[in-house]
Amino acid sequence: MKSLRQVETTSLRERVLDTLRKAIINGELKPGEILVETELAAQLGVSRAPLREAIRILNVEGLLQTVAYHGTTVKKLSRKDIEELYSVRGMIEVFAIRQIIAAEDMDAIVQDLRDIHDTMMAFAKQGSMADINWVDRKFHDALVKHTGNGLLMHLWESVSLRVEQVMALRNQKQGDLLQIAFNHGNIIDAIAAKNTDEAVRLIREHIGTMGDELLSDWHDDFEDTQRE
Amino acid sequence: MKSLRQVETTSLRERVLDTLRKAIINGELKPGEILVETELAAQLGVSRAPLREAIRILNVEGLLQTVAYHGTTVKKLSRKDIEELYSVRGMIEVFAIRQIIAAEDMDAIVQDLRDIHDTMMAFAKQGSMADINWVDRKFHDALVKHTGNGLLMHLWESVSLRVEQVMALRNQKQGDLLQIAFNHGNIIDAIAAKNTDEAVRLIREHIGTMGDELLSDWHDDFEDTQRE
DNA sequence: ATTCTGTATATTGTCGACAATCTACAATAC
DNA sequence: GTATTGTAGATTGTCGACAATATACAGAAT
Repeated sequence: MKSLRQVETTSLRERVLDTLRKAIINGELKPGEILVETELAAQLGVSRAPLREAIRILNVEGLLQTVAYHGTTVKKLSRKDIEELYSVRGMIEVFAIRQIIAAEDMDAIVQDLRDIHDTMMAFAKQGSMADINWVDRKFHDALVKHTGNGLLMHLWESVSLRVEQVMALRNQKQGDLLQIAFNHGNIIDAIAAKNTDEAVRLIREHIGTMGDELLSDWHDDFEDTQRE
Repeated sequence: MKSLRQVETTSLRERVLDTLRKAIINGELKPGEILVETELAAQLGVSRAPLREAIRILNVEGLLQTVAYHGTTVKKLSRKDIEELYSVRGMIEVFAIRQIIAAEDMDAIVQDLRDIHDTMMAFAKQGSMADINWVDRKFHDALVKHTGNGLLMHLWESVSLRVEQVMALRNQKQGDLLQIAFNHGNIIDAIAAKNTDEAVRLIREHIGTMGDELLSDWHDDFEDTQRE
């Protein structure tokens, strides 16, 4: 039998979920923005039931914030949130690198990372920011994936989602296009040499730099002012 | 005005969520068990809407697994899942200890940990397993809380939930009641002495031991056999 | 004027009914 | 007998309507 592509049968909940998640990560839905269920459901062309289920999921993922009978808003991002985000991100990636260096099939992993890095260098020379960001994400995803730890990957998804959101919200000043790529190269080399300390130092520096840069030009529009 | 306790007004969703979560963690709902929405809703005395929202949340938390039009089951736990769990747990706690040692108010934190430890020693002498487990959890919670990192705490909740579940499912052989408590004492001492390497070594050993012990008498009833 | 009370409106929370889909098994064709 | 097709029952997915609650503002009491 000829194999045809399966017809699309994902539930409305899943489709709504994807739509909203993407919108939040894009920055299309901005932090603090209020989501009214009836409006949103009408706009998406679905009833409130699947929409609400999607909202509950985004709540756990930390992208939305709901207060009973008060409403749902896109979660605001304070400077502290960003610091925490990059701190946790560092923790996960350092852990991943340690695992990779200890792995038996390290060589194969390094090769995969190099392939990604090559792609990135190609994009870097062209200078397309969107593509660079995409490959950058692929690189960091790969680090985590190669641990083979499903639970870690699950946590990483939730974290990298927010990283992407933050990246989309900042003023995209693209000064150091190539710098990121070069960093990756050095990190791979340190891994290949099984130089744990150096690899950890480099990844910490790499992530720390990005976090600091992000914080430096963070304007307060997105801050979470509701503190008691 | 006299301050009275607020009347309970949590949503059905939240109450159902708590009920189910506790049942899963207790081991009352066993891995692999099938949850039928209509039955469960009737049993809990609510409609399917809030129940389904609770299920979606437990799905993201990794305690339930739902396949469209097929049903929801309590997530099974393979040996690999447990290994991953304890691996991630170690990552988080090592990170927390590093942060605590670097913290400015380290002394206050150490004092808090010592208080918890004292409580534990008291229980240990009486020999009540349930209480020991409770304080043990408090200790590890405290380690994470004292980082002051909200995102980390969020991830920790999801992880410690599963730890609790695994603990409840195993054959509760209570050989080394006091050993756990003594371990905590040593860890606190290493933190107080700002001896990072030693503290990290001890916590890794502590967690690793518990994980290994768990795996040693893990019977396959709870394994996830659905692999393709 | 100020404070309290009540009402109107908007929004979220919950419900029961219906639609879509899956599984199992019976019926049919060869 | 085997393979395909059709049907029945069970279960999840979705919908529209109603209930519960919060906010804002008008009106009354002091």
